[in-house]
Amino acid sequence: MQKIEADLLAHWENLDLYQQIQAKNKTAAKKFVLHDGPPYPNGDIHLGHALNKIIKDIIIKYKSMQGFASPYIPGWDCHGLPIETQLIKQLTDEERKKYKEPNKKVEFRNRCKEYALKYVDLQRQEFKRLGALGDWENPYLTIDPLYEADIIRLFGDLAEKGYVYRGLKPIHWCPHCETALAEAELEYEEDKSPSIYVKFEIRNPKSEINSKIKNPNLPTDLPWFFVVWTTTPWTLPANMAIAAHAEYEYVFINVKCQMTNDKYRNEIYIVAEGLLEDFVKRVGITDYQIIDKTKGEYLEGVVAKHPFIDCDVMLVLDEYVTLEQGTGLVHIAPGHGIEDYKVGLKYKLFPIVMPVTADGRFDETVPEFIRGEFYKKANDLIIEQLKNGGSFLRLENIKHSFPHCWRCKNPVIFRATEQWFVSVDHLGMREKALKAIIDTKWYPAWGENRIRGMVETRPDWCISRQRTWGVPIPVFYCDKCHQPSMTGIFNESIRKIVLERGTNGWFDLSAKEILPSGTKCSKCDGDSFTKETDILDVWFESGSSHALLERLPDHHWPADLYLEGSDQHRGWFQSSLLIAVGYKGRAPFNSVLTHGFTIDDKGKKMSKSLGNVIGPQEVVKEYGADVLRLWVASTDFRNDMAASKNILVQVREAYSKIRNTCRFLISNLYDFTPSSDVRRSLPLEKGENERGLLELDRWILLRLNRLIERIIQSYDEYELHVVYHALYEFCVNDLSAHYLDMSKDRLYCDGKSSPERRSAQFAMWEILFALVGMMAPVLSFTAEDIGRHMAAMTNDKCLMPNEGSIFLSNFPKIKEEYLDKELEARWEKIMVLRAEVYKVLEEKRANKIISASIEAVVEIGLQGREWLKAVDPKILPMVLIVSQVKLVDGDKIAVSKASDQKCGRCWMLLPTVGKSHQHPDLCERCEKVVRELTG
RNA sequence: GGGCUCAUAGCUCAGUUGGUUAGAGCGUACGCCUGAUAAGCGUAAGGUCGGUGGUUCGAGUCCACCUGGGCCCA
Repeated sequence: MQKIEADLLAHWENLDLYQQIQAKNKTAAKKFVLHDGPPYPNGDIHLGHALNKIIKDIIIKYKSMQGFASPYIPGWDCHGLPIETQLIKQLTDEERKKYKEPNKKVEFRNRCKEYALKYVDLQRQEFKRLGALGDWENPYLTIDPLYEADIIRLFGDLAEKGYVYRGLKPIHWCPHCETALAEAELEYEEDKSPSIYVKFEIRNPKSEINSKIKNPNLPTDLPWFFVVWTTTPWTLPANMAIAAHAEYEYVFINVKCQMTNDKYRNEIYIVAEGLLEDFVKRVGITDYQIIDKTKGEYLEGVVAKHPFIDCDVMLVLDEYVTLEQGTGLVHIAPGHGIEDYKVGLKYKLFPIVMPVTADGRFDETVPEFIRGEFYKKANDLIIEQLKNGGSFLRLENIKHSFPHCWRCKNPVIFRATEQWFVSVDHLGMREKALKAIIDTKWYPAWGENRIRGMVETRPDWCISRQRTWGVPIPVFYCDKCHQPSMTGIFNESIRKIVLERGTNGWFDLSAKEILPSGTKCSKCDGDSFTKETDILDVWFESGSSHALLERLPDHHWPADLYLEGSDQHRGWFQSSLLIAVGYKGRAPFNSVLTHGFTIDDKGKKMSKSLGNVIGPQEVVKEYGADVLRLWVASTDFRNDMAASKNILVQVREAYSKIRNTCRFLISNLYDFTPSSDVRRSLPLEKGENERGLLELDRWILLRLNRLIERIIQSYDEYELHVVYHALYEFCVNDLSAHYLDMSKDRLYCDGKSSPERRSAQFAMWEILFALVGMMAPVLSFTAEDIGRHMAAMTNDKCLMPNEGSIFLSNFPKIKEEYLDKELEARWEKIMVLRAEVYKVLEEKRANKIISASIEAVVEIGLQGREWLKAVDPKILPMVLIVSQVKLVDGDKIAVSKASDQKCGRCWMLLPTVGKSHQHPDLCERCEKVVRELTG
C-alpha cells in the first residue's frame, strides 16, 4: 500500500496533475472557489488538520470532475502568538534577554519567520502525503509582503470609513516587567489576598426605593447600605458601579451596629438572600432581622456613595454575579477586569477610571493617602481608610489561584490601557453582518444560529496586541498634538514600504523614513511622527484573506465555500465576515461548511493526558492514506468524529471489501475490450432499449444508476458519509452478494464470446468505470490505481485516457435508459423471493441434506406469486444459484437435493449430464462450450 | 455558569411532512464453499431509539426538564 501510494504521488507530481486539472477546466462556465482557511505552522499536523484538508480535497476533486473550474490554494497563518511563544520556548535565557531590546525586534521577527517557514514546509509534506491536490508550491502565506500589504489596505479602508478607534480596555499587565501579557504567558499559582466586606451607603431617598421595590413599609429613617465583597481593595479607587444579578433575591436586614464603645445604631444592609447566612457568620453579626426582600432587577439604577471618593456609584445588573462567595453584590471597576469592563460597556460607564500607571503605582487622580503608592501597599492603606470612614465590615485572608507573570513570577494585575478597536456598530456593521449571515448558506443549518448569536452580542473588536510577531497597526502619532493618523498618505506610504520589504520595513525604518517629506498632521500641521508599537490581532490578518479572492487567477469574490472546524464560528468566519462587511458590505463567502472535532470511541476529546491521540502520520503509515480518507468519509462530520484503533480497523476492512470487489471485476474483464461504441462491443442485437443485455445485467445497471443518482446528490450536499455508505453497500450487497455471485456461472462456464458472458462483461465494465469515478474523490489512490489498469485495457481515449489520471476524466453521469421502473419493481419481488428461498436452503443445509446451494432443486409454489409466470424461467436458477427451479402449485417453497449427476465443469446437477458420449461428465451447455473450444 | 450542538443495536450510519412488528453494513455466533481464497456465500442473535415527564387516537420523529459528550465563551 505504502509503495503504491508513493508511486502515485510521484506520478501526480510528474504529471503536474493539479495544474492539468486547472488547465482542463479553466474555460469552464461553472466555477467553484473553496477558500482555504490557514492553519498555524507550529508543529506536525493533527488528525483534525488532516480531516479538514481531506474533506476539502474530496469536495474539490468532486467539483473538478463535475467540470467546475475549482482552484485550491492552501494557506498558512504565519504570524501570531502561538508561533512566537513556541519560538521563545526554544530560546536560551541569553537570547530571550537579547530579544527584549527594542532594536533586536527585526532579528527576533526573522527567527519567527524562519520557524514558521520550517513548519509550513513540514505541514505541506504531510498534507501532500494525504493525497490532497492543490497548488502546494504556491500557497498563500500571511507573511508574504503582498498579503501583508492587503492587510494594511483593508485596515486603511476600515479606518477611512471610521470603523477604527482607540479606547481603553483592561488587559493582563505585569507591573514589574511593565508589559502586557497574553493568556499564554500567564502561570496560575496559589496566592493570598485580603478579602473584605465594604458598605456603600445608598443616596436615593428611601421612599423612592420603596416605591420602586413595591414595598412602602421599609424604615426610611435608617441608613441603607449595599454590602460588597472584594479581594482587591486596591481597585476600589477605580470603582464605578455595583453589580447585582437580576434574578437573585436580595434581602434587607436590620442590623444593630456598634459605632463606638458604647454607642449603637441600627442600619439596613442589602445582600443576596442566598449568601445571607454565610455573610452574617463571617462578619460576626448576631443581632439582625430580615425585614424585606426584592429581586435584583428592582434595584437597578439605585445610587450609592463611594466609600472614600466623592462620587456616585450606580447599581447595575450583570449575569456574571454568582452566589459562590461574597454578598451577591459585586464591586465593578471596568479598568481592572474584563467582566467589569463588559458591564461598563453595557451601562456606558465612561470614561473608564484608570488611576494605576504602568509601574503599578497610583497617579495624581486618586485621594492623597494612596497617591504614588504601589498597588499592593495601597491595599493596606485603603483598608485603613475604610475602617476610619466606617465603611469597613470585615477582613479575612483567602487563598486562590491567581495569574502570575511567566518571566518575573510576580502576580499580574488587570489594567486598562489604550487599545485599537473596530467598532461593530459603526455604520451598521452588526446589522449588515447579521444580514450577511442570513444570506449565507450554512452547513449544517444550525451554524447560522451559532454565529448569529455570537455576532449579536459581541463587543467591539479589540485589534491591538502588545507583541512583536505580526503586522504592525499602521498608525502614526503626531509628536506635537498626539493625534493619530492612519488614512490617506499615511496608509499608502506604509503599504508601499511593506510591498517592498515586508512589514519588517515598519520596524527597520523611522516614521520620517516611511512617510514622504512634507507629510503633515491634519490637526496641527505638525511634521514629525511616532509609530504605533502595537501589532494587529492575527484574526485580523487571517480575516483579511478574502482579499486574495480578488487578485488570485481563476478566483472570484466572494468565495463559494469556506470549510473549517466549528470553532471558527467565533474565529475565522467571524473575522472574515466583519472585515468583508466593512469592506464590501457583505460576506466573503456564499456558503460555509463546518465539521466537528476528533474524539475517541468513548466520546472523549483527544488529548495527550488521556493518551487517546491518533496521529494521521501513524494511520497513513499503518493503513495508507486511503484508509484515513475513507475514515473521514465514513463518519458524519457535522458531529464530532470518533477515531480509534477499532474504528480504523473496521474502516480498513470496508476498504478491503471495496478493493476486492473492484479486483474481481477487473480480473474478469481480462479478455474484454471496452469501447465507447457500445453496440460494437456487444455481439447482441436484441433491441435498442435492451442493448442486448441479459435481464440480470440490466438490473444491476439499473441499480448502478440509482447509486449514481444517490451519490451525486450526496456529494452535492456534502454528505460524504452517505456517499461512503451508499458506495460500500452497493459493493457488499448488490455486487458481491448478489450480482457477482449470480454471474460467476456465466463468466466461468459460458463460451468466451458468448452473448451471456459478453453481456456480463459489458455490465461489469460499466460498473467498474462508474465505481472508480465515484470513489475517486475519496479513495484517490485506489481509484487512480484501478484507473491505470483500466486504461491499459482499452485504446478508446474517450472512455479512459491511457495517459494521465482518473481525475482528468468526468464524474459518472446517470444513464436514463437504465432506469426501467417495471424492471425495478419485478426485481424487488425477485429479491424477496430469493430471501425466502435462502431461508429454506439454510434449513436443508443445517439438516445436511445439501451443502452448497448449487446441489439444490427448488420448487416454488405459484400461489400468491402469480407474478412469477411473467418472469423468464431461465433466470431463476441463476438468481438463486441452484441447479434447477420448478414452478409448482400451492404456496410452499421446497428444497431438495437434485438426483441428477453433477456436471464436472459447472457443478450443476442436471438431467443432461451423461447424455454426451464424448463428454459424459458434462451437462448440455458445458458440452457445447467445450466442443466449440476444442473445435 | 452561559450560548450553540450531539446522543438510534458492540462499531459506522439510514430512518421521507409524527402513522403498522425501528433498517443496512461491519463485528459476533453457527454453517456452507474452496474457480474473488491473507477471499466468497448463507442463516441467526443483538435496540424499552440517553433518561423522565408532557402534547396526540398514535412519538425515534413535537415540547419541557434531566444526564452525558463536544465546540465557543466566562
